[in-house]
Amino acid sequence: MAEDWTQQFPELVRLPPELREALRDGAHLATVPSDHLVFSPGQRPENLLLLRAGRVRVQHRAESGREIVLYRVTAGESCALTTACLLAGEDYEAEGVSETEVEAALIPRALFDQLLTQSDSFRRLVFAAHAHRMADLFRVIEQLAFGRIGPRLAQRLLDLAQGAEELQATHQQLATELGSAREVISRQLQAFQKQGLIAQSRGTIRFLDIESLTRVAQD
Amino acid sequence: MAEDWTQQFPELVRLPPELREALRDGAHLATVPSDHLVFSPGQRPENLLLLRAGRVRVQHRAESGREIVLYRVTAGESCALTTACLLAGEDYEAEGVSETEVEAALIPRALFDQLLTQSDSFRRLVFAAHAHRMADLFRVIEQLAFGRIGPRLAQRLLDLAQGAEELQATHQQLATELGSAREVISRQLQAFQKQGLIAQSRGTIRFLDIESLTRVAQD
DNA sequence: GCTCTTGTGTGACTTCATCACAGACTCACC
DNA sequence: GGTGAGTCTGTGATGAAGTCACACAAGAGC
Repeated sequence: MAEDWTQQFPELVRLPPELREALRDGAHLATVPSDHLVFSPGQRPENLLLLRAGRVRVQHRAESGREIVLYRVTAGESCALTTACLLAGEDYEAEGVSETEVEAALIPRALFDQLLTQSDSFRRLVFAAHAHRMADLFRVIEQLAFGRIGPRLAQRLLDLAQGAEELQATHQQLATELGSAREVISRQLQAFQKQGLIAQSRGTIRFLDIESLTRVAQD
Repeated sequence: MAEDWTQQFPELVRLPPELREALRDGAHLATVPSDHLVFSPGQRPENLLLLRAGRVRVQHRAESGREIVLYRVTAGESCALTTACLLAGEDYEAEGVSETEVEAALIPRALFDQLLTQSDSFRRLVFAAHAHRMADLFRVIEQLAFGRIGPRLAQRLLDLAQGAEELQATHQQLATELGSAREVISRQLQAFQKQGLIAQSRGTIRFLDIESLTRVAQD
Protein backbone atom coordinates (compact mmCIF):
# COMPACT_ATOMS: atom_id res chain seq x y z
CA MET A 1 0.00 0.00 0.00
CA ALA A 2 3.06 2.18 0.34
CA GLU A 3 2.89 2.57 -3.40
CA ASP A 4 -0.71 2.61 -4.50
CA TRP A 5 -0.06 3.54 -8.11
CA THR A 6 -3.75 3.52 -8.96
CA GLN A 7 -3.89 6.98 -7.42
CA GLN A 8 -2.07 8.30 -10.46
CA PHE A 9 -5.12 7.72 -12.62
CA PRO A 10 -8.01 9.99 -11.70
CA GLU A 11 -10.43 7.58 -13.31
CA LEU A 12 -9.09 4.68 -11.30
CA VAL A 13 -9.45 6.49 -8.00
CA ARG A 14 -13.18 6.33 -8.52
CA LEU A 15 -13.16 2.54 -8.80
CA PRO A 16 -14.80 0.54 -6.05
CA PRO A 17 -12.16 -0.50 -3.48
CA GLU A 18 -12.33 -4.19 -4.34
CA LEU A 19 -11.58 -3.50 -8.00
CA ARG A 20 -8.69 -1.26 -7.18
CA GLU A 21 -7.38 -4.04 -5.06
CA ALA A 22 -7.77 -6.52 -7.89
CA LEU A 23 -5.88 -4.09 -10.08
CA ARG A 24 -3.04 -3.72 -7.63
CA ASP A 25 -2.82 -7.46 -7.19
CA GLY A 26 -3.22 -8.48 -10.80
CA ALA A 27 -1.11 -5.93 -12.60
CA HIS A 28 2.61 -6.25 -13.01
CA LEU A 29 4.76 -3.23 -12.54
CA ALA A 30 7.49 -2.99 -15.09
CA THR A 31 10.33 -0.63 -15.86
CA VAL A 32 11.70 -0.11 -19.36
CA PRO A 33 14.94 1.76 -19.99
CA SER A 34 15.07 4.66 -22.37
CA ASP A 35 15.21 4.03 -26.13
CA HIS A 36 13.74 0.56 -26.03
CA LEU A 37 11.04 -0.93 -28.20
CA VAL A 38 7.95 -1.20 -26.02
CA PHE A 39 5.85 -2.78 -28.73
CA SER A 40 6.21 -3.29 -32.45
CA PRO A 41 4.27 -4.37 -35.55
CA GLY A 42 3.33 -7.97 -35.93
CA GLN A 43 3.23 -8.57 -32.23
CA ARG A 44 0.16 -9.53 -30.22
CA PRO A 45 -0.17 -7.57 -27.04
CA GLU A 46 -0.80 -9.59 -23.92
CA ASN A 47 -1.21 -6.68 -21.55
CA LEU A 48 -2.75 -3.27 -21.43
CA LEU A 49 -0.16 -0.61 -20.70
CA LEU A 50 -0.86 2.11 -18.19
CA LEU A 51 2.05 4.52 -17.96
CA ARG A 52 3.00 5.51 -14.44
CA ALA A 53 6.02 7.56 -15.44
CA GLY A 54 7.97 8.38 -18.55
CA ARG A 55 7.04 8.82 -22.17
CA VAL A 56 6.51 6.49 -25.12
CA ARG A 57 6.73 7.68 -28.72
CA VAL A 58 4.40 5.88 -31.11
CA GLN A 59 5.44 5.92 -34.74
CA HIS A 60 4.54 4.27 -38.00
CA ARG A 61 7.12 2.76 -40.29
CA ALA A 62 6.38 2.47 -43.99
CA GLU A 63 7.69 -0.41 -46.06
CA SER A 64 10.12 2.01 -47.64
CA GLY A 65 11.64 2.40 -44.19
CA ARG A 66 10.47 5.96 -43.76
CA GLU A 67 8.87 6.81 -40.48
CA ILE A 68 6.49 9.32 -39.00
CA VAL A 69 5.69 10.03 -35.38
CA LEU A 70 2.00 9.57 -34.60
CA TYR A 71 1.66 10.63 -30.99
CA ARG A 72 3.16 10.25 -27.55
CA VAL A 73 1.83 8.46 -24.50
CA THR A 74 2.78 10.15 -21.24
CA ALA A 75 2.41 9.41 -17.55
CA GLY A 76 -1.16 8.86 -16.48
CA GLU A 77 -2.28 7.71 -19.93
CA SER A 78 -3.00 4.34 -21.40
CA CYS A 79 -2.03 3.08 -24.79
CA ALA A 80 -5.13 3.03 -26.94
CA LEU A 81 -3.51 0.97 -29.62
CA THR A 82 -2.65 -1.80 -27.25
CA THR A 83 -6.13 -1.75 -25.86
CA ALA A 84 -7.81 -2.12 -29.20
CA CYS A 85 -5.50 -4.86 -30.32
CA LEU A 86 -5.80 -6.62 -27.01
CA LEU A 87 -9.49 -7.15 -27.40
CA ALA A 88 -9.75 -7.30 -31.15
CA GLY A 89 -6.96 -9.81 -31.51
CA GLU A 90 -5.34 -7.63 -34.17
CA ASP A 91 -1.67 -7.11 -34.68
CA TYR A 92 0.02 -3.82 -34.04
CA GLU A 93 0.47 -1.51 -36.97
CA ALA A 94 2.78 0.87 -35.17
CA GLU A 95 5.76 0.71 -32.92
CA GLY A 96 6.31 2.26 -29.51
CA VAL A 97 9.68 3.48 -28.31
CA SER A 98 10.46 4.63 -24.78
CA GLU A 99 11.91 8.13 -24.85
CA THR A 100 12.70 8.13 -21.16
CA GLU A 101 12.85 5.43 -18.58
CA VAL A 102 9.30 4.19 -18.40
CA GLU A 103 7.38 2.75 -15.48
CA ALA A 104 4.23 1.00 -16.53
CA ALA A 105 1.51 -1.12 -15.04
CA LEU A 106 0.81 -4.17 -17.17
CA ILE A 107 -2.76 -5.33 -16.96
CA PRO A 108 -3.26 -8.86 -18.26
CA ARG A 109 -6.01 -9.47 -20.76
CA ALA A 110 -8.27 -11.32 -18.34
CA LEU A 111 -8.08 -8.62 -15.71
CA PHE A 112 -8.61 -5.95 -18.35
CA ASP A 113 -11.73 -7.75 -19.47
CA GLN A 114 -12.98 -8.06 -15.92
CA LEU A 115 -12.49 -4.38 -15.25
CA LEU A 116 -14.32 -3.47 -18.43
CA THR A 117 -17.33 -5.48 -17.34
CA GLN A 118 -17.40 -4.26 -13.79
CA SER A 119 -16.48 -0.62 -13.88
CA ASP A 120 -18.00 2.39 -15.56
CA SER A 121 -14.94 4.44 -14.64
CA PHE A 122 -12.57 2.02 -16.24
CA ARG A 123 -14.59 1.94 -19.43
CA ARG A 124 -14.53 5.72 -19.55
CA LEU A 125 -10.77 5.69 -19.11
CA VAL A 126 -10.31 3.29 -21.97
CA PHE A 127 -12.69 4.98 -24.37
CA ALA A 128 -11.44 8.43 -23.54
CA ALA A 129 -7.97 7.24 -24.48
CA HIS A 130 -9.32 6.01 -27.81
CA ALA A 131 -11.09 9.25 -28.52
CA HIS A 132 -7.96 11.24 -27.76
CA ARG A 133 -5.76 9.11 -29.97
CA MET A 134 -8.22 9.36 -32.81
CA ALA A 135 -8.16 13.11 -32.41
CA ASP A 136 -4.35 13.02 -32.44
CA LEU A 137 -4.37 11.06 -35.66
CA PHE A 138 -6.81 13.50 -37.22
CA ARG A 139 -4.43 16.32 -36.41
CA VAL A 140 -1.55 14.44 -38.00
CA ILE A 141 -3.62 13.85 -41.12
CA GLU A 142 -4.74 17.45 -41.34
CA GLN A 143 -1.19 18.73 -40.97
CA LEU A 144 0.17 16.28 -43.52
CA ALA A 145 -2.49 17.08 -46.06
CA PHE A 146 -2.78 20.83 -45.70
CA GLY A 147 -0.09 22.17 -43.36
CA ARG A 148 3.09 24.00 -44.39
CA ILE A 149 6.37 22.65 -43.19
CA GLY A 150 7.54 25.92 -41.61
CA PRO A 151 4.78 26.30 -39.04
CA ARG A 152 4.69 22.58 -38.45
CA LEU A 153 8.39 22.47 -37.65
CA ALA A 154 8.23 25.56 -35.43
CA GLN A 155 5.36 24.05 -33.48
CA ARG A 156 7.10 20.73 -33.10
CA LEU A 157 10.31 22.35 -31.89
CA LEU A 158 8.38 24.17 -29.19
CA ASP A 159 6.44 21.05 -28.24
CA LEU A 160 9.56 18.94 -27.97
CA ALA A 161 11.47 21.54 -25.98
CA GLN A 162 8.75 21.79 -23.36
CA GLY A 163 9.87 25.23 -22.32
CA ALA A 164 13.58 24.45 -22.21
CA GLU A 165 16.14 26.77 -23.80
CA GLU A 166 17.73 24.05 -25.84
CA LEU A 167 16.54 21.01 -27.70
CA GLN A 168 18.64 17.95 -28.43
CA ALA A 169 17.61 16.62 -31.82
CA THR A 170 19.16 15.84 -35.18
CA HIS A 171 17.62 17.08 -38.39
CA GLN A 172 16.79 13.50 -39.29
CA GLN A 173 14.88 13.01 -36.05
CA LEU A 174 12.89 16.16 -36.71
CA ALA A 175 12.15 14.98 -40.23
CA THR A 176 10.76 11.76 -38.79
CA GLU A 177 8.61 13.76 -36.39
CA LEU A 178 6.87 15.40 -39.33
CA GLY A 179 7.13 12.67 -41.93
CA SER A 180 9.31 14.94 -44.03
CA ALA A 181 12.85 14.74 -45.42
CA ARG A 182 16.09 15.66 -43.70
CA GLU A 183 17.13 18.20 -46.33
CA VAL A 184 13.81 20.00 -46.02
CA ILE A 185 14.29 20.33 -42.28
CA SER A 186 17.89 21.49 -42.70
CA ARG A 187 16.85 24.29 -45.03
CA GLN A 188 13.93 25.30 -42.86
CA LEU A 189 16.11 25.45 -39.76
CA GLN A 190 18.59 27.59 -41.65
CA ALA A 191 15.77 29.95 -42.49
CA PHE A 192 14.83 30.13 -38.81
CA GLN A 193 18.47 30.76 -38.00
CA LYS A 194 18.75 33.62 -40.49
CA GLN A 195 15.64 35.17 -38.96
CA GLY A 196 17.34 35.01 -35.58
CA LEU A 197 14.79 32.60 -34.13
CA ILE A 198 17.24 29.83 -33.26
CA ALA A 199 20.91 28.98 -33.10
CA GLN A 200 22.22 25.61 -34.21
CA SER A 201 25.06 23.36 -33.40
CA ARG A 202 25.51 19.70 -34.14
CA GLY A 203 22.64 17.85 -32.52
CA THR A 204 21.18 20.78 -30.61
CA ILE A 205 18.97 23.77 -31.27
CA ARG A 206 18.93 26.81 -28.99
CA PHE A 207 15.92 29.07 -28.90
CA LEU A 208 16.71 32.75 -29.31
CA ASP A 209 13.25 34.21 -29.89
CA ILE A 210 10.49 31.98 -28.65
CA GLU A 211 7.82 34.60 -29.18
CA SER A 212 8.48 34.94 -32.88
CA LEU A 213 8.82 31.20 -33.22
CA THR A 214 5.42 30.84 -31.61
CA ARG A 215 3.98 33.25 -34.15
CA VAL A 216 5.50 31.22 -36.97
CA ALA A 217 4.03 28.07 -35.43
CA GLN A 218 0.57 29.58 -35.50
CA ASP A 219 1.10 30.23 -39.18
CA MET B 1 -38.86 -11.54 -35.63
CA ALA B 2 -39.53 -11.28 -39.33
CA GLU B 3 -36.64 -8.91 -39.46
CA ASP B 4 -34.06 -9.97 -36.95
CA TRP B 5 -31.38 -7.55 -38.04
CA THR B 6 -28.94 -8.80 -35.42
CA GLN B 7 -28.21 -11.67 -37.77
CA GLN B 8 -26.30 -9.27 -39.98
CA PHE B 9 -23.55 -8.95 -37.41
CA PRO B 10 -21.63 -12.19 -36.97
CA GLU B 11 -20.49 -11.05 -33.53
CA LEU B 12 -24.04 -10.35 -32.47
CA VAL B 13 -25.28 -13.76 -33.48
CA ARG B 14 -23.15 -15.17 -30.71
CA LEU B 15 -24.84 -13.06 -28.07
CA PRO B 16 -26.94 -14.82 -25.46
CA PRO B 17 -30.58 -14.80 -26.61
CA GLU B 18 -31.74 -12.43 -23.89
CA LEU B 19 -29.21 -9.81 -24.90
CA ARG B 20 -30.13 -10.09 -28.54
CA GLU B 21 -33.66 -9.54 -27.51
CA ALA B 22 -32.69 -6.49 -25.46
CA LEU B 23 -30.89 -5.22 -28.53
CA ARG B 24 -33.86 -5.73 -30.80
CA ASP B 25 -36.16 -4.07 -28.30
CA GLY B 26 -33.92 -1.19 -27.30
CA ALA B 27 -32.45 -0.15 -30.61
CA HIS B 28 -34.18 2.13 -33.03
CA LEU B 29 -34.09 1.34 -36.69
CA ALA B 30 -33.52 4.39 -38.80
CA THR B 31 -33.24 5.16 -42.48
CA VAL B 32 -31.21 8.04 -43.83
CA PRO B 33 -31.46 9.16 -47.46
CA SER B 34 -28.38 9.47 -49.60
CA ASP B 35 -26.12 12.50 -49.25
CA HIS B 36 -27.16 13.46 -45.77
CA LEU B 37 -25.03 14.40 -42.82
CA VAL B 38 -25.15 11.44 -40.44
CA PHE B 39 -22.96 13.11 -37.83
CA SER B 40 -20.80 16.19 -37.73
CA PRO B 41 -18.18 17.96 -35.60
CA GLY B 42 -19.23 19.58 -32.38
CA GLN B 43 -22.10 17.20 -31.88
CA ARG B 44 -22.44 14.77 -29.00
CA PRO B 45 -23.55 11.36 -30.15
CA GLU B 46 -26.44 9.84 -28.27
CA ASN B 47 -26.45 6.52 -30.07
CA LEU B 48 -24.06 3.95 -31.38
CA LEU B 49 -24.53 3.38 -35.08
CA LEU B 50 -24.60 -0.11 -36.51
CA LEU B 51 -24.99 -0.04 -40.26
CA ARG B 52 -27.48 -2.55 -41.63
CA ALA B 53 -27.29 -1.38 -45.21
CA GLY B 54 -25.65 1.36 -47.21
CA ARG B 55 -22.42 3.25 -46.86
CA VAL B 56 -21.24 6.23 -44.86
CA ARG B 57 -18.22 8.30 -45.86
CA VAL B 58 -16.26 9.73 -42.95
CA GLN B 59 -14.20 12.79 -43.71
CA HIS B 60 -12.27 15.46 -41.93
CA ARG B 61 -12.71 19.13 -42.71
CA ALA B 62 -9.86 21.53 -41.98
CA GLU B 63 -10.51 25.09 -40.90
CA SER B 64 -9.42 26.21 -44.33
CA GLY B 65 -12.42 24.33 -45.67
CA ARG B 66 -10.36 21.65 -47.38
CA GLU B 67 -11.45 18.10 -46.84
CA ILE B 68 -10.03 14.63 -46.89
CA VAL B 69 -11.80 11.30 -46.80
CA LEU B 70 -10.73 9.15 -43.85
CA TYR B 71 -12.58 5.90 -44.36
CA ARG B 72 -15.96 4.40 -45.15
CA VAL B 73 -18.32 2.48 -42.94
CA THR B 74 -20.25 -0.19 -44.79
CA ALA B 75 -23.05 -2.61 -44.00
CA GLY B 76 -22.28 -4.86 -41.07
CA GLU B 77 -19.86 -2.41 -39.49
CA SER B 78 -20.17 -0.03 -36.59
CA CYS B 79 -18.90 3.49 -36.41
CA ALA B 80 -15.85 3.49 -34.18
CA LEU B 81 -15.79 7.23 -33.86
CA THR B 82 -19.29 7.38 -32.52
CA THR B 83 -18.51 4.65 -30.07
CA ALA B 84 -15.48 6.35 -28.62
CA CYS B 85 -17.18 9.69 -28.33
CA LEU B 86 -20.27 8.08 -26.86
CA LEU B 87 -18.39 6.79 -23.88
CA ALA B 88 -15.68 9.38 -23.63
CA GLY B 89 -18.06 12.28 -23.82
CA GLU B 90 -15.93 13.87 -26.52
CA ASP B 91 -17.15 15.81 -29.48
CA TYR B 92 -16.82 14.52 -32.98
CA GLU B 93 -13.82 15.62 -34.97
CA ALA B 94 -15.07 14.31 -38.25
CA GLU B 95 -18.24 14.27 -40.27
CA GLY B 96 -20.15 11.37 -41.74
CA VAL B 97 -22.07 11.58 -44.99
CA SER B 98 -24.39 8.91 -46.32
CA GLU B 99 -23.32 7.91 -49.83
CA THR B 100 -26.31 5.69 -50.38
CA GLU B 101 -29.57 5.28 -48.58
CA VAL B 102 -28.53 4.01 -45.19
CA GLU B 103 -30.33 1.73 -42.79
CA ALA B 104 -28.89 1.77 -39.32
CA ALA B 105 -29.62 0.45 -35.89
CA LEU B 106 -29.29 3.14 -33.26
CA ILE B 107 -28.24 1.82 -29.88
CA PRO B 108 -28.82 4.28 -27.05
CA ARG B 109 -26.00 5.01 -24.68
CA ALA B 110 -27.48 3.09 -21.77
CA LEU B 111 -28.06 -0.04 -23.79
CA PHE B 112 -24.63 0.25 -25.31
CA ASP B 113 -23.16 0.39 -21.85
CA GLN B 114 -25.18 -2.58 -20.73
CA LEU B 115 -24.06 -4.67 -23.68
CA LEU B 116 -20.44 -3.78 -23.05
CA THR B 117 -20.83 -4.96 -19.49
CA GLN B 118 -22.56 -8.18 -20.26
CA SER B 119 -21.16 -9.48 -23.48
CA ASP B 120 -17.71 -10.57 -24.54
CA SER B 121 -18.85 -10.73 -28.13
CA PHE B 122 -20.13 -7.20 -28.12
CA ARG B 123 -16.90 -5.90 -26.65
CA ARG B 124 -14.99 -7.69 -29.35
CA LEU B 125 -17.20 -6.13 -32.00
CA VAL B 126 -16.59 -2.66 -30.65
CA PHE B 127 -12.86 -3.01 -30.15
CA ALA B 128 -12.36 -4.71 -33.47
CA ALA B 129 -14.03 -1.74 -35.10
CA HIS B 130 -11.62 0.57 -33.32
CA ALA B 131 -8.61 -1.45 -34.34
CA HIS B 132 -9.74 -1.46 -37.96
CA ARG B 133 -10.33 2.28 -38.04
CA MET B 134 -6.96 2.92 -36.49
CA ALA B 135 -5.41 0.78 -39.17
CA ASP B 136 -7.35 2.73 -41.81
CA LEU B 137 -6.05 6.00 -40.43
CA PHE B 138 -2.51 4.67 -40.44
CA ARG B 139 -2.88 3.86 -44.11
CA VAL B 140 -4.13 7.37 -44.83
CA ILE B 141 -1.18 8.84 -42.95
CA GLU B 142 1.33 6.64 -44.71
CA GLN B 143 -0.06 7.51 -48.13
CA LEU B 144 -0.19 11.22 -47.37
CA ALA B 145 3.34 11.29 -46.06
CA PHE B 146 5.10 9.01 -48.51
CA GLY B 147 2.78 8.04 -51.37
CA ARG B 148 2.80 9.48 -54.90
CA ILE B 149 -0.38 10.92 -56.26
CA GLY B 150 -0.44 8.72 -59.38
CA PRO B 151 -0.62 5.33 -57.69
CA ARG B 152 -2.87 6.72 -54.97
CA LEU B 153 -5.36 8.02 -57.52
CA ALA B 154 -5.28 4.84 -59.58
CA GLN B 155 -5.95 2.79 -56.47
CA ARG B 156 -8.76 5.02 -55.35
CA LEU B 157 -10.42 4.92 -58.76
CA LEU B 158 -10.41 1.15 -58.65
CA ASP B 159 -11.67 1.06 -55.06
CA LEU B 160 -14.50 3.46 -55.77
CA ALA B 161 -15.56 1.69 -58.94
CA GLN B 162 -15.88 -1.66 -57.19
CA GLY B 163 -15.47 -3.55 -60.40
CA ALA B 164 -17.83 -1.42 -62.47
CA GLU B 165 -16.86 -0.19 -65.93
CA GLU B 166 -17.59 3.40 -65.12
CA LEU B 167 -17.20 5.67 -62.15
CA GLN B 168 -19.29 8.75 -61.47
CA ALA B 169 -17.06 11.32 -59.84
CA THR B 170 -15.90 14.86 -60.44
CA HIS B 171 -12.26 15.78 -60.26
CA GLN B 172 -12.98 17.82 -57.14
CA GLN B 173 -14.51 14.81 -55.41
CA LEU B 174 -11.48 12.73 -56.24
CA ALA B 175 -9.21 15.47 -54.91
CA THR B 176 -11.11 15.36 -51.63
CA GLU B 177 -10.71 11.60 -51.53
CA LEU B 178 -6.96 12.01 -51.47
CA GLY B 179 -6.61 15.35 -49.72
CA SER B 180 -5.13 16.78 -52.91
CA ALA B 181 -6.04 19.61 -55.28
CA ARG B 182 -8.45 19.52 -58.18
CA GLU B 183 -5.88 20.64 -60.76
CA VAL B 184 -3.51 17.89 -59.69
CA ILE B 185 -6.21 15.30 -60.22
CA SER B 186 -7.16 16.79 -63.59
CA ARG B 187 -3.60 16.55 -64.86
CA GLN B 188 -3.13 13.06 -63.49
CA LEU B 189 -6.32 11.85 -65.11
CA GLN B 190 -5.20 13.35 -68.39
CA ALA B 191 -1.99 11.38 -68.06
CA PHE B 192 -4.01 8.20 -67.50
CA GLN B 193 -6.11 9.10 -70.51
CA LYS B 194 -3.07 9.59 -72.75
CA GLN B 195 -1.78 6.21 -71.63
CA GLY B 196 -5.10 4.70 -72.69
CA LEU B 197 -6.02 3.62 -69.19
CA ILE B 198 -9.26 5.56 -68.94
CA ALA B 199 -11.67 7.68 -70.93
CA GLN B 200 -13.25 10.77 -69.49
CA SER B 201 -16.40 12.73 -69.89
CA ARG B 202 -17.93 15.30 -67.62
CA GLY B 203 -18.49 13.68 -64.26
CA THR B 204 -17.64 10.14 -65.29
CA ILE B 205 -14.57 8.02 -65.86
CA ARG B 206 -14.60 4.85 -68.00
CA PHE B 207 -12.02 2.19 -67.44
CA LEU B 208 -10.27 1.06 -70.60
CA ASP B 209 -7.38 -0.96 -69.22
CA ILE B 210 -7.95 -2.10 -65.68
CA GLU B 211 -4.90 -4.32 -65.65
CA SER B 212 -2.50 -1.52 -66.40
CA LEU B 213 -4.31 0.74 -63.98
CA THR B 214 -3.87 -1.89 -61.31
CA ARG B 215 -0.18 -1.98 -62.04
CA VAL B 216 0.01 1.78 -61.69
CA ALA B 217 -1.89 1.53 -58.41
CA GLN B 218 0.70 -0.86 -57.06
CA ASP B 219 3.32 1.73 -57.89
C1' DG C 1 47.59 13.00 -35.11
C1' DC C 2 44.40 9.74 -38.21
C1' DT C 3 40.22 7.17 -39.59
C1' DC C 4 35.26 6.21 -39.20
C1' DT C 5 30.84 7.40 -38.22
C1' DT C 6 27.40 10.55 -37.95
C1' DG C 7 25.49 14.90 -38.86
C1' DT C 8 24.96 18.96 -41.87
C1' DG C 9 25.10 21.99 -46.27
C1' DT C 10 24.05 22.59 -51.11
C1' DG C 11 22.72 22.48 -56.03
C1' DA C 12 19.89 20.41 -59.58
C1' DC C 13 15.77 18.40 -60.53
C1' DT C 14 10.98 16.41 -59.94
C1' DT C 15 6.58 16.39 -57.98
C1' DC C 16 2.77 18.54 -56.01
C1' DA C 17 0.09 22.68 -54.51
C1' DT C 18 -1.55 27.21 -55.53
C1' DC C 19 -3.25 31.04 -58.23
C1' DA C 20 -5.52 32.94 -61.93
C1' DC C 21 -7.70 32.34 -65.55
C1' DA C 22 -10.44 30.55 -69.89
C1' DG C 23 -13.42 27.36 -71.99
C1' DA C 24 -16.95 23.88 -72.11
C1' DC C 25 -20.83 21.37 -70.66
C1' DT C 26 -25.57 21.28 -68.34
C1' DC C 27 -29.96 22.87 -67.35
C1' DA C 28 -33.47 25.97 -66.24
C1' DC C 29 -35.94 29.66 -68.09
C1' DC C 30 -37.55 32.77 -71.39
C1' DG D 1 -34.61 27.50 -80.17
C1' DG D 2 -31.55 31.05 -77.51
C1' DT D 3 -29.53 32.88 -73.24
C1' DG D 4 -27.46 32.97 -68.97
C1' DA D 5 -26.01 30.86 -64.44
C1' DG D 6 -23.77 27.35 -62.33
C1' DT D 7 -20.72 23.68 -62.46
C1' DC D 8 -16.95 21.14 -64.33
C1' DT D 9 -12.58 20.86 -66.76
C1' DG D 10 -8.05 22.55 -68.99
C1' DT D 11 -3.79 25.19 -68.69
C1' DG D 12 0.21 28.12 -67.74
C1' DA D 13 2.97 30.35 -64.27
C1' DT D 14 4.84 30.18 -59.90
C1' DG D 15 6.13 28.51 -55.35
C1' DA D 16 6.71 24.91 -51.82
C1' DA D 17 8.29 20.49 -50.70
C1' DG D 18 10.52 16.04 -51.72
C1' DT D 19 14.40 13.53 -54.09
C1' DC D 20 19.06 12.60 -55.58
C1' DA D 21 23.88 13.03 -55.39
C1' DC D 22 27.63 14.46 -53.25
C1' DA D 23 30.87 17.40 -50.34
C1' DC D 24 32.26 18.71 -46.10
C1' DA D 25 32.46 19.15 -40.88
C1' DA D 26 32.30 17.54 -36.06
C1' DG D 27 33.13 14.30 -32.78
C1' DA D 28 34.49 9.37 -31.18
C1' DG D 29 37.81 5.99 -30.87
C1' DC D 30 42.12 4.51 -31.79
